[in-house]
Amino acid sequence: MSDTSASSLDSAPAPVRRAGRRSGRKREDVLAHACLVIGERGADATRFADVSEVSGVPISTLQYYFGNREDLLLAAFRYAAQRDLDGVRAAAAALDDPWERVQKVCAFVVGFADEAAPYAWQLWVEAWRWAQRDAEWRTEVLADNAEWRGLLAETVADGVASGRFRADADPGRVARQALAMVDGIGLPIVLEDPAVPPEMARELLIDVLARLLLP
Amino acid sequence: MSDTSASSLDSAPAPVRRAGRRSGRKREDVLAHACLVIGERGADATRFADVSEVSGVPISTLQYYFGNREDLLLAAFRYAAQRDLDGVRAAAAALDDPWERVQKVCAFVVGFADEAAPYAWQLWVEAWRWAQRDAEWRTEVLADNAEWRGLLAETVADGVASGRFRADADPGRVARQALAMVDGIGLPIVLEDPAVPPEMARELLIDVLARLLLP
Amino acid sequence: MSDTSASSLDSAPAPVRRAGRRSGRKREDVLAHACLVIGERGADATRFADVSEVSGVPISTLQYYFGNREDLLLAAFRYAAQRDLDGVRAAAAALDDPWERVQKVCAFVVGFADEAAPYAWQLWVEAWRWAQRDAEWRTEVLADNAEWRGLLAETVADGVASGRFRADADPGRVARQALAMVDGIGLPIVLEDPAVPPEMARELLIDVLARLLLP
Amino acid sequence: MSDTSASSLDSAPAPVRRAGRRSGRKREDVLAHACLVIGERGADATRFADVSEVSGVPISTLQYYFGNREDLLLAAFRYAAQRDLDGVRAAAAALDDPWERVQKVCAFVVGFADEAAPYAWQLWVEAWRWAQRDAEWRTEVLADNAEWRGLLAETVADGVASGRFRADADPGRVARQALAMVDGIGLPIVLEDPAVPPEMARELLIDVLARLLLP
DNA sequence: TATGAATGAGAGTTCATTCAT
DNA sequence: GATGAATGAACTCTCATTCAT
Repeated sequence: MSDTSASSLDSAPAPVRRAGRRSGRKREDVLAHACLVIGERGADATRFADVSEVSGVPISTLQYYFGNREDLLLAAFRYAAQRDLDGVRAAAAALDDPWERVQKVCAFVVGFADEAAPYAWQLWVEAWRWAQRDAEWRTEVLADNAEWRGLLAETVADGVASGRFRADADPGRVARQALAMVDGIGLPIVLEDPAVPPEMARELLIDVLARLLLP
Repeated sequence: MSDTSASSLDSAPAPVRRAGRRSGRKREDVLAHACLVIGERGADATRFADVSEVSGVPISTLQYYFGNREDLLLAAFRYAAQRDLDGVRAAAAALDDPWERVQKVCAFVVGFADEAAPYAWQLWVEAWRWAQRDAEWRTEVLADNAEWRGLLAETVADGVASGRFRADADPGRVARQALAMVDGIGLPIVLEDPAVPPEMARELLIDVLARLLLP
Repeated sequence: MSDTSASSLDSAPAPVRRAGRRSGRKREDVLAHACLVIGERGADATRFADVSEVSGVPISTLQYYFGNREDLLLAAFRYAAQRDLDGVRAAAAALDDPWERVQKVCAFVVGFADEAAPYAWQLWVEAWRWAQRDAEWRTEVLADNAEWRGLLAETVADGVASGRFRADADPGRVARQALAMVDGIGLPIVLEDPAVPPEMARELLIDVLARLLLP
Repeated sequence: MSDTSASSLDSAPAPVRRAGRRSGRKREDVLAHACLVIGERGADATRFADVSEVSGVPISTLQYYFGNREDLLLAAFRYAAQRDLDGVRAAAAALDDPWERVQKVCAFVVGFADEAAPYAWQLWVEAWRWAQRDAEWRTEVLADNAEWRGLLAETVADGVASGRFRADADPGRVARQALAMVDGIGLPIVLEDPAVPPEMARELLIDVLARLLLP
């Protein structure tokens, strides 16, 4: 309806709910289920009906929680990204040797499919795809990338300081290179390319890291 | 080394309509336009109506040409993949020095956005996404990856033979590592991550290649 | 989806179809049926499902014809308005005496409910309501009012010229006053107010017209 | 003469919750806000959410106060109708001359948009629309019409008795005619028809009243 | 060979309403 | 008395696809 009289009542296009949305204890549970569906079907093909069926929560309740489909998808990605970061941080914190820590971080990624984080790689590919076209996704993905880069850079700096790594290794540079290798080597894994089986992928990745870091 | 196989996974009996039903200039023209739309909107969001509007070809004619939506999308990807390979092969053939050739191949990729191939990276991300869930796409993407790997391996082998590269460089291994770096470094580019601007991406990539190849 | 890259393809928000819409022989038939539903239920309460059921045309076909619900409603009003005008013009053209013609035009309106034009008054009330808030409806209603005013003014001018009406009757003024009386006296009719039965309404209307026009 | 009857048509057994469930200041406040929304958006488009937002009262509290949506709308109309009547009665009571009083009553209506009663005309059009299809609304509207008619008839009778008006003016007839003119001339005003600006509308109205009443 | 007309399936979204607190 | 949480029902709209020409 094209209003002729744009008056005081039309003020805001109703941003109404935002960000935090409704609380709800089930919210987290729903997100975990949503991640499964997204990983399985892809984000574009993820319907309210799918998430509803898998999580057992009625469609209208999902909308009540998340507002709309896009926001549900984004919330699911945020949830998964945080979960993965928490996981890798915990795994890394347990190791003292920087070289082992770097390997752990990267290997964690390579092994994602089989470990705690189901569909982590699939979610990443979805995120890359959406981030190209949606500002909110892009912000989220870039921030997450920065976290991973920071995690790697910190470890590299530790190793340089302790003399475990080459003195000329620039933490920022190496972190960027390592992250690129991680992302790039992840592709054949997620595609299950028989030319690059997971074990080989891991070994090729470590080899590059060694050339970048070890004396 | 570069295997095009893995076709055993294909569920569909592959009706052998390779190369598309119709040939002719119009068909190619439509595919070029379709690539633009896919790059812009994403494959999932690409409707017959979009391609029709951009190409000026009626919807039902598109269907007459390509069958259904998925087949149109796949045809578009095939078209783009072939176009890109042709482009990079031509660019590489003009260079004698293997090191320059390797750099050219990789830099070509990094510079995609600004060069002849519009939306090449966007199409790649789409392809990765679909290849995870669709056997036909997967076959196509793996085959294409194999082509790129072959191209790189060949160049590496040349360089090793001519002594330009380290004698211990294994063409197959290095090709896999280089391709991973290329794909991985492409992500910040396509996402326009301010933390990794194109020039830096290119330099980081070359640096890794140098460590892998140069004596 | 909030696009980050607003590029060439997004050009138009797709006005796609407009005005004339699809042809279709059934279009007119559908509109007649739609008028019945609107008169019965009111425009706001008129759903695609209602018009579909009454007309026997599938919902998606209605949308194919008219684009969306609002445009269907507007098309229905246009159709009815034209039909009513045609009817009253034909009825008036058959009469020579301006006074009889004025009475006929007004009486036609008062008698609407029972005559050829079903729900004409109900449609008018709907139109008034929508015209307050929708620019397109407003334009339509004002134009239609102008037609009625013109019809009355013309007749008044005739009567003044022929000496049948008072010489000091200003066609434009009287037309406006007559139209107001017609609209105002129509309300108790459409509401079936027992305090103003149709016959009384008609007589009260003619009385005012006589005072305005007759010598 | 002014009948409030016609209640025999009421389908519902009328649960006698006249005057609303809750009284108190808050309830009145909500109704005033609801009138604004109805005038702005139209009754059909008035949602609980709108009234809630404008009045600051939670949706479920609105429902607690008024039951369901239709009852809220009707209560709002009742509130507005009473408010308008009170206003015009007060304005008229201050005048002695019947002719001035008649003019005041009618001019009050014509000038509604700018005076104390916001959206009064818009609410009337809404009421007409609903009264056609809902027995409760119809009763309400007819009763209100009767009040206005009574107010006018009374004034006319005064003027006849005092000799200010023509001796042959029948209060009941003239009241009906005047009310019709008022309603009819209100339409171009509420639609802001440039062909009948408010000042002209008022003058045309007074002219007709003069012909009906003045000697 | 090419295309307009027509239609069914499916999805998102809105909104009143019920329920528990 | 008052309010947040949750949910089912209904509706519009998009889109691929089929059919007839």
